Amino acid sequence: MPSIGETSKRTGVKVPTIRYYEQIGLLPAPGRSAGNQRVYDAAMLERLAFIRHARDLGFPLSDIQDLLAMADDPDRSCAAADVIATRQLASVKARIARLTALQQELERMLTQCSHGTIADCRVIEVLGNHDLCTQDHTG
Amino acid sequence: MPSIGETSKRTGVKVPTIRYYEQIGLLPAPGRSAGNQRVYDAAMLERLAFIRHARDLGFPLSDIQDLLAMADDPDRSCAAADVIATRQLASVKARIARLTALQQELERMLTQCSHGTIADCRVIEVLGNHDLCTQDHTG
DNA sequence: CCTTGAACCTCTAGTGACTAGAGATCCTAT
DNA sequence: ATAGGATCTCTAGTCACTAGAGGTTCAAGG
Repeated sequence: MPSIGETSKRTGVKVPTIRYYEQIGLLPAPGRSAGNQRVYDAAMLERLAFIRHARDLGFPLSDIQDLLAMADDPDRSCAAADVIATRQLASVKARIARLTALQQELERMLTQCSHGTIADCRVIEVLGNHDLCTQDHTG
Repeated sequence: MPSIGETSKRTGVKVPTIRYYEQIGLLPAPGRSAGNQRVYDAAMLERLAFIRHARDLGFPLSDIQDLLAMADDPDRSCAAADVIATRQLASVKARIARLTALQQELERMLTQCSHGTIADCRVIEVLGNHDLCTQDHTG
């Protein structure tokens, strides 16, 4: 029965983060040793691995809460899980689009800079004057 | 001489955010009217527009602090500004790469889902078992 | 001149998802 | 028996805001 440190190593979730998940109710409170230290079983390790993976995929903890509740209830329709994943996909796509616009603007700023003094610096100038942008990177 | 509300409208920075920037020292304290209300001048509006634009481009406030200090000192070399912008560009590129991997994984999860019950749901299953991923989307 | 209501003021606390630190206790190996 | 690392609880800090309470000021209409 692994300690919190061992559990952390096996799942890749940091020790304080595991305690944090317990505190906010995402993980049930584990058993305790005679000396009051947390002891995790296999089901708990799986649950943590699930959380870790979903976090890696960018799901917010509130969504993970919902997904865990579904995983605990295998007979239900998975439509709700699809909704959450679809929403997450849309959010990821939106962020990519936005970041791509930023990337182009930053590259343009940097290639136009003649590396002289601040007075002639294209980086500073563009930041001060949005009209110099080609991309719409607002919003 | 615009009030904080007018300034907000002109720069697109929300009123509480303007006060917040003043509080953390990013914006100097403006003048006040007879009734103790903030009054902004043209230089202040420019400074706020600069901040707004840099935030849109994803710069953290600490970097913006540095960029503003440079903008105030036009004779200096712009090398430091280049360093900040280059760092920001690298960070944006890294985020795009990561998000693109996530996007592919999410799309794969969703296309494989047969829309039945949770027990057969590919979304839930993939989340519970990282070995089912093709992409390396960790880190 | 008076009133209404929007805009303004300060201050505190909450968000998400942790992270850091203090100070105490426990466990393992020598 | 002791040294050290790991664990415990608790509080506070991070980033960039956002929300709310409770009070004041300003501009317009009557």
